[in-house]
Amino acid sequence: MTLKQLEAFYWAATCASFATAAERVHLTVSSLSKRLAELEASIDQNLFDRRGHRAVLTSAGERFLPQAVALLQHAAEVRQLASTGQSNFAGQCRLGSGELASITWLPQWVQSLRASHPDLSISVVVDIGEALADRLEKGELDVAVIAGHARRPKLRSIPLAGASFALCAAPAQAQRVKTLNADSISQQTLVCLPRGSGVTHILDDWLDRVGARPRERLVCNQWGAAAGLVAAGAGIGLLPMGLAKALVKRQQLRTIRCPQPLRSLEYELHFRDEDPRPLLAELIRTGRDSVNFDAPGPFS
Amino acid sequence: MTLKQLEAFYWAATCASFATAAERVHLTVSSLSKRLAELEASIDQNLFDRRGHRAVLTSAGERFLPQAVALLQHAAEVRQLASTGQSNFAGQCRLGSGELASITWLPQWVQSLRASHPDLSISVVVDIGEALADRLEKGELDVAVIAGHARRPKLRSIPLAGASFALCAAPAQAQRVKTLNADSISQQTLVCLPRGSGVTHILDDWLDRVGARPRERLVCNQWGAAAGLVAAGAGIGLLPMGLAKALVKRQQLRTIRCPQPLRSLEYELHFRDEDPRPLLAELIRTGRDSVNFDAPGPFS
DNA sequence: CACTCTTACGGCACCCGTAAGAATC
DNA sequence: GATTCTTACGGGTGCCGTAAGAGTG
Repeated sequence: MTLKQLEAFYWAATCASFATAAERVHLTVSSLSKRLAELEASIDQNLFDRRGHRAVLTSAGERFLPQAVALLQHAAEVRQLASTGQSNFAGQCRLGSGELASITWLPQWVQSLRASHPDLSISVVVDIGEALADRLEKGELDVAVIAGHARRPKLRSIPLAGASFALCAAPAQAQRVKTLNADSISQQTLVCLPRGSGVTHILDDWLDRVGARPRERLVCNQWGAAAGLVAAGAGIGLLPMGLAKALVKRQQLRTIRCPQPLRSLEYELHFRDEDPRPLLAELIRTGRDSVNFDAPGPFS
Repeated sequence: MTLKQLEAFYWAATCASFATAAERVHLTVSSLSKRLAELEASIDQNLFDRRGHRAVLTSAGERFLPQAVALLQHAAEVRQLASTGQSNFAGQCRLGSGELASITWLPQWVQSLRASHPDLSISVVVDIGEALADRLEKGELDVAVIAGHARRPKLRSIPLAGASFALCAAPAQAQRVKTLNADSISQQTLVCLPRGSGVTHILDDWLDRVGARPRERLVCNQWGAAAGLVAAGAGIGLLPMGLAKALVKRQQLRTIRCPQPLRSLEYELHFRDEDPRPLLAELIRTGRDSVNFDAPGPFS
């Protein structure tokens, strides 16, 4: 039994396929397969049931997985405590992120990661929450910044921060709509993100509380474009605070006072349950340090 | 960092020399040296100070050792829990034993070990307690049956059982000495083991309590020979219970009643502190099951 | 037929052992 | 000089990747 075998087993057991797992341990599928077979031989147990189309954990494998994870974690601790210098992580690190994070604080996070871990090759995937969760589950991502708490059994999440939003409009329109209420809203177009997005939930929640229904919704799946639409006078938009402030400063937008405050959108860092790598701990730590959804971002 | 490297480190750190350690991990000194160097490189720390004539643990090494041991133990647990069958131990196992155990229950212990672990190659070293402790400390033995508790920092011990002894004499002499008291003893020769032996302590303790001093001591460093001397009429002897009973049955000896009972000699199983191998647990378990200092042994 | 995993096989790298060297007592 | 550990080097084993095979949906 080897630590490498256990590592291979962990990924093979938790990834969508051996192909994904092989990528994580920098092996071809064939070599991974053999390594797993060697592990099975060494403990004299079938960890995978290969009769079907895809390899699936046997009951022995299910029992073995948490043990393997614990041992790998222990090994990582020992390795980390032993080495004097702050662990310089190497290898690949795949971050997932919603668009909001990607245009506010994510770039700074990536930069700080690159600075403290020069040997770490980082890649970023920006997508909607569900897609990111899928990829996390499959083993294609290490962590992802997603609104809300993890719901899937294989994933966990910890709170990062809340993102706050402001209702804005182009200066010309803002003059006409001084304060927002059910009446004034009913005459307006609302620029917002697609259904299912966390921000849209917040907006709907707010509309319910106020008891308002907008005349029309203009859906746009990108913050930059949405901000552009609002600035172009397409309607009232709910924009991230940082973005809004930046555009207000440039006099491209004006914020609209709300009688009722908007809920903030709570983002969390999602990751694979039982990921034994110390890299995860480092990502959590630095992620918490870097998080700031109200950051001005590259558009300011 | 590899489990093999950690194993090598454990033995190198706790054995008298790399040569002894190399033997334990089935390597040449040169290969062991390289493996240790690789471990040091992987955690980027000098574990050994090689300036002197012999390699000695650095402070980093001292700190690392218990961590390595813990991880090895954890790995052993995982390995054991994973494999279905009762762990069939393989490799070498070196038992140390005092003479008394060696002629009473040790043979049966070895037999039961050989039966349950056919792939285990067992060797036995019979010597006095101090020598066995030396060899344990050096890493040349796995466990040793020694009277009394472990005192050296690198060793530990757990109680096994007490050995009881009987005062005996040849039938002709026994008739003359019906019960033993200070007076009768002063006219007798006592056949006993050398000074420093645990049995001799018990005998001296008993003599003190009775307030007696024998006329003469006949020292013999082997139980078989001592029993022979007593049977030949050399004097009164303090013999192990099993041996005494066997010879009494053959009418070669008679036991002598004692007004004061003799203390029993408490034997313990000694082993290296922090030995992470599951083999040790198995030795302790089976040792406790097999122990019986009053067993008749091969001479009966 | 696309996909997933295993087997066969050639090549390279790693690791072990022998032998010689360096340093200490 | 004896002992202990390290370095140099040849040889064999093990492991990885490519390619082909087996089985499933």
